[in-house]
Amino acid sequence: MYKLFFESFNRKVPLTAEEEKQIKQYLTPKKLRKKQYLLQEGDVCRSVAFVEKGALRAYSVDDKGGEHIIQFGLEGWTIADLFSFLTGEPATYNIDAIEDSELVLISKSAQEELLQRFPKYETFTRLNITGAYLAMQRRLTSIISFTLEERYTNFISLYPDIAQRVPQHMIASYMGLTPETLSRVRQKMIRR
Amino acid sequence: MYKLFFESFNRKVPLTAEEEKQIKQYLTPKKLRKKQYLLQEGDVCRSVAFVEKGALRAYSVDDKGGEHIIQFGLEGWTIADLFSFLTGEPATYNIDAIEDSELVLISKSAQEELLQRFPKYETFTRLNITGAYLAMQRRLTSIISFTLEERYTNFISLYPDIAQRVPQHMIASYMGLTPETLSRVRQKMIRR
DNA sequence: AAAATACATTGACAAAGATCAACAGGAAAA
DNA sequence: TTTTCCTGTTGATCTTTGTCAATGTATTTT
Repeated sequence: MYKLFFESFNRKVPLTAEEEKQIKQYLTPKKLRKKQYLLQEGDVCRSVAFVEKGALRAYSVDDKGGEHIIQFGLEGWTIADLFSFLTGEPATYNIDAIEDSELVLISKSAQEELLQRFPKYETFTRLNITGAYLAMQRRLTSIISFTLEERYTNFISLYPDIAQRVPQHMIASYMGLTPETLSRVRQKMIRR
Repeated sequence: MYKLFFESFNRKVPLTAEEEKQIKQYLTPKKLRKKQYLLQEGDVCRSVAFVEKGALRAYSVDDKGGEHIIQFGLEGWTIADLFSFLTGEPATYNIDAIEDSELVLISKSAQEELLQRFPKYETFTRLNITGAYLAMQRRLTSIISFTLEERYTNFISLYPDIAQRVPQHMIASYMGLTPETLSRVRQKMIRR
């Protein structure tokens, strides 16, 4: 239990056995079946989820019912509506499972105590959010600077695992495209 | 000196006079004239800059010479090529001054010592990067979900100060558009 | 096994945005 | 002052992407 979570933690900030044992008490495991919601728009996001196994997506829904994926969460990543989690405002994103998944939940109160009690946890959190920031900046740069084909190639080589496990229309959504357009980009690339 | 920096710091994490005095020793002031570079693509980003006064932009340049603004930095914001700063790899962004500016620089070694010596500095850093992450996520959501007009309106109401002080073609670049397209969006909005 | 659903592809057409070129006003530089 | 450069606008046209509809296939559900 919590295997990947502590692997990831120790890689960033090494823990003693005792620390690990104490931190464990703040964690809650959760399993999610494919298509189940972890969070629905309008609800308050009460915990951050570390993905031990499986795949999730966070997305918003526009007036016309269109879904826009803001983030994927595969093994080793953290997923949440961070703004809602931090402020207590209603969530603007939905989060659901693309595959059967196993999560480690950290509630708001757990997060607060962990930050207070364990300086190493604050470092872990800081490094995580920094990594997430850099990943998102790369994505944004890609969007405003490159052609579709470059962006898609980029995505594939950066996240081959996502490309393989997730349906293409979701990748289109993540890229801000219609499924048809992505399909055509791929055809063009294959014909070479 | 460093007035805004410590205001911002104290708002997030209150400091004693003694702490403030000690932290000051790690900071370096720098003035930049309009159009001067703080960082050029290919160089290593050796410090993070807090903007005390003025306005800067971080941008990448594509093969055809097109500029793509990834971030503005006005008073109270921090600007850097964070990836380059953290890894020591050559920077992929340029940073220059849009107006005459005054900065507070924190070098890599200063950053490391501050993080080690002052838990409050780590908290400050964590809160800063979290804020930057949330701002970027809002921007990304806007890009993949909304129409141009919605995005522009959104931008204006979120950053009225940027909209006023920065030339429109830079805002177009920030939005991933040509100046002509942004001009047309504005005309359409004015005619109502 | 049959039916229903989800997924990817293709075509025809419409809409959005980019490109190229010209022009005008204002600020900065000479 | 005169000149140059920077900025924003507009028009005409081209390219890219979206929309709508149809189709085939795989996957899930019953």
